[in-house]
Amino acid sequence: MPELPEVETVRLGLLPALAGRRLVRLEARRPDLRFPLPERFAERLEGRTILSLERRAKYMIATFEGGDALVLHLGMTGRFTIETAVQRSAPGSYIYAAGGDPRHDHVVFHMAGDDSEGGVRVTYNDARRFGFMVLVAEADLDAHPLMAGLGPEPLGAAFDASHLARRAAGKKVNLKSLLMDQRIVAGLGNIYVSEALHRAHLAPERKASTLADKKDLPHERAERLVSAIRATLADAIAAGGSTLRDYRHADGSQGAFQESFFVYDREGEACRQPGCGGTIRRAVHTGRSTFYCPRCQR
DNA sequence: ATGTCAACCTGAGTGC
DNA sequence: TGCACTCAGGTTGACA
Repeated sequence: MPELPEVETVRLGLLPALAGRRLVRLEARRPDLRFPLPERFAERLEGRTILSLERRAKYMIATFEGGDALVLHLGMTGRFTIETAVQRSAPGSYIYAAGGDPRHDHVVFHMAGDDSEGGVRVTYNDARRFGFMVLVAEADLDAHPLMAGLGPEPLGAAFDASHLARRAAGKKVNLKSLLMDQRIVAGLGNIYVSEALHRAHLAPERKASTLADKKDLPHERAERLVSAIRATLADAIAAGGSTLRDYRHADGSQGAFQESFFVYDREGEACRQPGCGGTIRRAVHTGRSTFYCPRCQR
């Protein structure tokens, strides 16, 4: 499900419920998600305060007092919902439906509240269980296999046309595959790769090597692509991400960026590029759908 | 090194 | 209603 904009939206929603609060009780209702949950999961974290909740690529990282980092990945269907004590005592004020089928509520974080009675319950629900949680010593985080190979943040300063051209030079893969590779740039997925390529007017089948000139210097196409990726992600974050099928924010609300898709899931519809007049097509690369306009993407 | 495919798991949608 | 089939926002590991 979630690509960078959705993870960022979820993170912002969870921030007030988790950061600065003490984890009173941790309920793991099954032993595993995609991977086994951490050993002695509850025992190790209960009673400790979460100092911060950050994002790297599509991961959220909760840092606990004392130096442990809980790395969270939402997989395809992972989502969090938040309930406060007030909402619990006033049935109907909380939209539980947003959390999905309660059979898939796998992990519950019971957070201390601002008053003696208060408290916040943060529930992780994941029907397909492609998500996971890994506990790492904070000092080892950057070297952890999940983090070590990641490319730069697409919205950060390290991601620019020179970087992209250098990593693309000589590569035979197409642009779709290049951008899906988290080692090149971290956080894009199937939706935003299609959208960014369209915004850059670059065809998904174009060879990655054409982003670089000889001497591996960035071609103008690389500049265009970097700008398009940044703009697409920034717009998506501003819109609260995309809501497809059942993805929701932590507060149960929906994102709006799907209204702004230029190509994703629009096969057969008209290209929205002003003056283009093309028709959106769907192709399959490595088992995943790619949407593009054969007219204005070259 | 590159590229394809299957696997992980469940639910939603479609067509008969 | 039921059944069979396809597809889904991600990642990894096995192959050719």
